[in-house]
Amino acid sequence: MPTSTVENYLRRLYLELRGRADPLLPLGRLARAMGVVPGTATAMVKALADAGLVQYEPRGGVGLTARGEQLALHVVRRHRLVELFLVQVLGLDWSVVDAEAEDLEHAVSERVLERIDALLGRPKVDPHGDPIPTSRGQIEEPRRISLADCPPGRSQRIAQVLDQDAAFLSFVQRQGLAPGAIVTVVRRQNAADAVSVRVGQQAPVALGLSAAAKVLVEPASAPRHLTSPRRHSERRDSRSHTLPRKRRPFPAVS
Amino acid sequence: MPTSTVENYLRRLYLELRGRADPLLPLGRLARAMGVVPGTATAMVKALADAGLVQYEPRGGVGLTARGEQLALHVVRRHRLVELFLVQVLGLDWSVVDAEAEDLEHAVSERVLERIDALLGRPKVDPHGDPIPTSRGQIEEPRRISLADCPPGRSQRIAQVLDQDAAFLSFVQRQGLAPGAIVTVVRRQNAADAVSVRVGQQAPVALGLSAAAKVLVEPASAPRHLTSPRRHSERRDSRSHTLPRKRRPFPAVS
DNA sequence: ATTCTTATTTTGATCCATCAAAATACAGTG
DNA sequence: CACTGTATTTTGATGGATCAAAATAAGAAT
Ligand SMILES: [Mn+2]
Ligand SMILES: [Mn+2]
Ligand SMILES: [Mn+2]
Ligand SMILES: [Mn+2]
Repeated sequence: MPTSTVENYLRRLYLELRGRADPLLPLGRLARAMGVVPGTATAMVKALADAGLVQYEPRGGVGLTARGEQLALHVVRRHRLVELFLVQVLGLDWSVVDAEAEDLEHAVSERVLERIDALLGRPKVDPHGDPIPTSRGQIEEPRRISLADCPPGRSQRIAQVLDQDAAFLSFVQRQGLAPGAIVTVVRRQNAADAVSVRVGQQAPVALGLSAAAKVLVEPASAPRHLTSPRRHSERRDSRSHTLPRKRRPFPAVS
Repeated sequence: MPTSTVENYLRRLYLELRGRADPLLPLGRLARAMGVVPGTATAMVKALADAGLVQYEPRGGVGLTARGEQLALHVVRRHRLVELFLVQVLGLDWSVVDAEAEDLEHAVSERVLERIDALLGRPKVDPHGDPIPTSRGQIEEPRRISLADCPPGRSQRIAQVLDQDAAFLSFVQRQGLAPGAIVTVVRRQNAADAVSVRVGQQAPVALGLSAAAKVLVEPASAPRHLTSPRRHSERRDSRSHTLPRKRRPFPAVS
């Protein structure tokens, strides 16, 4: 019974609150993230506060209550399972699935979600390496370091990409930096605000620090199955911008 | 940019207009079909008329314009492709997919729809045997006779079931009368307002005329591929209420 | 032709989500 | 401390979708 607007605000709030110290988000931030004028966010947040979903500190900011966070996590679960489904079953590119899931996340029922989850084999992470909350609303966000502050020389596996922007994701994929890829930071050039990353045998790629900060890694020795989807794990030939599918669910002509 | 309410009204209108002589539907009928009070339907229909999607005869009824019908057919296409997808890929029961598709039909993009269509092999009919409009909004509704006015003795194939009610569909399926099944009308008992239908070796099933009228058939000699989905074509063992899937898209644990 | 009955339309409200623009609080800065 | 710039909240309005209840049109019945 929560409207899809409510679901959107809660999910966004959850996302914006991740990765900042303060548990209160300034309303201006929320408004910009939601693409509405500030007054709209204020009105909405008041309504959410009345519904017991957020805690609202006028002039201070907004945070999630326990109930609000639960709801948010269920929406996040739907969003991420749908994303993975779109990539893995329908073969969409990972750069577009966030946008597609924005609507679908409000339309998939519990029943359909359960089937999707089963079909995908109860996955733990979405195509971007983001963890998928359980059906009871639990999530563990592993805290990882990014390519921006990762020690040079050691072999790392890309685990997670924090930006859903299509252009950025396409770029990341073209450079072979999708989750599962094994890379090594060659060196940091603080003066240039950049890092050099080597992936496979190619010449190193230069990444600005702000871009590098959005690509999270883990030691290449860490267990793989818990973290990144298999699909991303091997390097591709590949200037195709569609991720390769191992097998189609069934032949195109059946 | 049509809102999902507009899409719902147009699809419903299309559905209600099928199978009646008059091309104008009384607003009361539309209101009841939409589950709103009559005044709401009047207001909405006026808005649709202003948008050039329907033709409104005050006190006479409402019909679709060419543009309105085009839009309706695209919604119907989404609805039916989604239904088939839910049955065939996610393994949902055909008795629930209409309700599920009610929301999803507004959330699937052109892109996703195209993938679904391809994955299903450009199907011609949905799980209920209803024809799926093409992506350019064309549909051919074969006019068929029902079990209610079907000559006794001849072998018939079930092609289409006109009622989306879950209880009715479950019943139909339990009796082995799903699309694809081969049946014979044993006799009509006009006094009892009923027909007896034999399916396979079992004892004949009695169907009231109003129920029988909702089950459309075609001569068992007619080409099968154009009409009914393969899945329904063979009899099942089967007290499972989930339709069997030939193969899962991929193993549950992959 | 008058009256009754029923379908339809009108009218007046409400709820949700949004915007534009005016008002206000706050955090510095001079 | 008064001043100014920015973030936030208020206020007033709008569009979409709905309902309840009153008004009205048409058809059927007397
Ligand atoms: Mn959304
Ligand atoms: Mn994601
Ligand atoms: Mn719908
Ligand atoms: Mn159907």
